[in-house]
Amino acid sequence: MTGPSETIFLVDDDGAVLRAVSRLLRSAGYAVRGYPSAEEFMAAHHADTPGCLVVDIAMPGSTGLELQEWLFQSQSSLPVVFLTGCGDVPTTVRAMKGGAVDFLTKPVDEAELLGAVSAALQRGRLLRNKRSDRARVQALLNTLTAREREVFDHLLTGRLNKQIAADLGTVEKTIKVHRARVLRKLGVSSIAELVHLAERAK
Amino acid sequence: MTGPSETIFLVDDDGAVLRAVSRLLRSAGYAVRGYPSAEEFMAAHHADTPGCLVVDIAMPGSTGLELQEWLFQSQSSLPVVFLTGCGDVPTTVRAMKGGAVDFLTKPVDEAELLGAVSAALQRGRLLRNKRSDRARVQALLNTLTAREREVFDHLLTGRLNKQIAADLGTVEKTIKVHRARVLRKLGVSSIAELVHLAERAK
DNA sequence: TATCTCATTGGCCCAAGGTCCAATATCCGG
DNA sequence: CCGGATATTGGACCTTGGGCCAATGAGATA
Repeated sequence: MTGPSETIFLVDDDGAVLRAVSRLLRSAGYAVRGYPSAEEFMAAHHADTPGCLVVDIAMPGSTGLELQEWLFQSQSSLPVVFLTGCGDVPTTVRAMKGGAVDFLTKPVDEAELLGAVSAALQRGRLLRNKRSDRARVQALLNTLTAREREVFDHLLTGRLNKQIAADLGTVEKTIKVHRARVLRKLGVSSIAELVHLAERAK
Repeated sequence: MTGPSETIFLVDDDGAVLRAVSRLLRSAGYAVRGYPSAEEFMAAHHADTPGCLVVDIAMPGSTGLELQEWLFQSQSSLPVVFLTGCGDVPTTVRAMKGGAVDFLTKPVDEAELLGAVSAALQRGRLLRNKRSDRARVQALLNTLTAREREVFDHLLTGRLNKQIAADLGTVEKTIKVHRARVLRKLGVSSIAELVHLAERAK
C-alpha cells in the first residue's frame, strides 16, 4: 500500500513530541524524518518528494501556517496534517482553507493520527500521479512545432482540414501533413484520443 | 452581480442574532430569510434553490453539522457558512471537511461575514451552473436509444465504424447510420465536439 | 390488428482523412 | 557557406465518413 520511498516529515519544536510521535509512526511501519523547525525542513525539502507533512502550528521562527503557505508557493505536492496543542478556530479555518488534510489537537488519539496520515499519504499519491501524468502529456505537446501546435488547437475544436487551412492562411494539403505529424508525434490515431490527451494536460 | 432570486438563508435559534444578522445582510442588499431551527429550514428548502446558508453550530434539535450533512444527503447545491459563538477545533475541522465555505465566530466582524457570504454565493453560482449544464447534457444523452448509446461509447474511444461493427456484432453500414443519428441528436458535427460534450456530462 | 419505434441492411455518390511519393523555400547554427 | 529543421505544396491512391433513398423485421403500443 505504501509507496517505495514515502516519508512522513515531522516538524515540531518540542523534542519530546518529535520523539514520541516519531516512534509511534515508525512502529506503524512508516519511514519518518523529524525536524525541530520549519526552516530546517524547508532547507531539505524538494517539491516532488513522496510522503506527507505532520506539523505543529505554533513554533519559534516560521509557524505551521507559514510552512503550509511556503509549500503552496513551492508547488509542493506534500499534503499537510496539523498537530497542535493550542489551536483556535480562526487558525483551524485558515489551515483547512489552505488545503490541510486534517487538523488534530494534542494529546492526539493514536488512531486519529494514523488515519490522518494515511489519508494524507493517499492524497499525495493521487496528486503526484496526476502531476506526473500531466507532465508526460506536456512533454509530448512540447515536441510539437509552433505550427503543429496551431493545427493541434484547431483539431481540438473539431474543425475540418479545409477550415483550418483557411484560418491559418494556407491550403488543405499542408494542414493534412501537419495533422498527420501531430497525431504521430502524440501517439494517437484518432481525434477522440487527441481530445482525451488534451484533457489530461490541463 | 447577484443573481435574480438569490437568497441568504439564516438559521439560528437566538432570535436576537437572527434579527441582527438579518438586518446587516439586508442593508448590504441581500434578500434574507430567517429560520429559528434547522427543522423549519429543512421543511422549506429545495435542492436547487439559489443562495447560501448561514447557520449556527449549536442549536436545540438538529445542529449545524447535522444540517450540513442533511444538505449533502439532499444533494443540495447550497453552500454553507457557519457562524457560532462556541466553536471548538474538532467541530471546525468537521465543518470544513464537510465543505463549508467558512466558519466564523461571534461576535462576527461585519466585513468578514459579508466576505464569506459573497464567496458562498459565488460558489453556489458556479455549482448551479455546472449542475444545470450537466443536466442539459444528460437530457440530451437520454434521447439516445440503447443501441445508439453503445455506439456513442465506442465513438468516444475513437474506434472506426468497422471496428464498432465487429464489437457489436453487426456490419459497418448499420453503425454508420447509428453514428449519424448520434451526432445529429446530440447536436454536434464532429467527434471532437462529441468528446467535449461527454466531458461535460461527468 | 394497425401503427410506431427501433435496429438492421443495401446501394450510390461525394467529401474528408491517411499514406505514400517528391519538391521548394526559409531560417538557423556550426 | 552548408546541413538540418521547418513550413509549404503537389500528386496519386486508398480508406473512411456523411448524406440520401429505400427496404425489412421485431417488438411495443394504441
